[in-house]
Amino acid sequence: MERLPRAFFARPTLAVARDLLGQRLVRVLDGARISGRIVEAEAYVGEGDRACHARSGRTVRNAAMYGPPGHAYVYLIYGMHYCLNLVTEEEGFPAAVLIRALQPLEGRALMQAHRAGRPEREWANGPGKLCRALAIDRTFDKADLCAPDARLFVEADAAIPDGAVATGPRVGVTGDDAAVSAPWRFTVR
DNA sequence: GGATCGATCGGCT
DNA sequence: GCCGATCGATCCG
Repeated sequence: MERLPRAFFARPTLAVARDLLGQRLVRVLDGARISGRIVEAEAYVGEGDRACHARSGRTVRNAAMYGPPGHAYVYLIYGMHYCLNLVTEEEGFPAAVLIRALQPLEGRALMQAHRAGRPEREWANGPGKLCRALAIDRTFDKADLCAPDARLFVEADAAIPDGAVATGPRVGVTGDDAAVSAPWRFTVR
């Protein structure tokens, strides 16, 4: 399968988030592939987006979002979970897609081991869970998904027809202004 | 320098 | 359904 090129990420974030559905997120760990189909993603777009980590400008933590597209932005949340984002749009404009859920494909034994005895449907059905399942941590922050030797990247897989895509407000985002409650969450039905 | 709290998860009631 | 874990970036004084 073909790896998604940087040009795929260098587009409007909403389009990237929607088009990531059905694609395959691949983690190479000690030569083995662990992968899953992306089935849920959310867009975070620019300093004007009240829910975006870049809402207060550039900081050490969110620097990756200001970098070139096709890189990872990984951060620690609640002191114990990592969340994986894929940086979009042109360099200098802070935007990214949060990967919220995967359907397990390859490397299932490794995923299961990383998820300690939990049932398969709970291996990667949340942003913190999928990072554990794929062994993604802070060291992947700013990693280039388009580098030839990348250990984390996205491969073109199944295209999801519009009829199978659902949208809604982003999870865990509070506030009543229209921009914050915009339907920037994309899921596969 | 210190208090606050988050794009979450899992265990317990 | 609710709540505690756990920590570092951010913000305020």
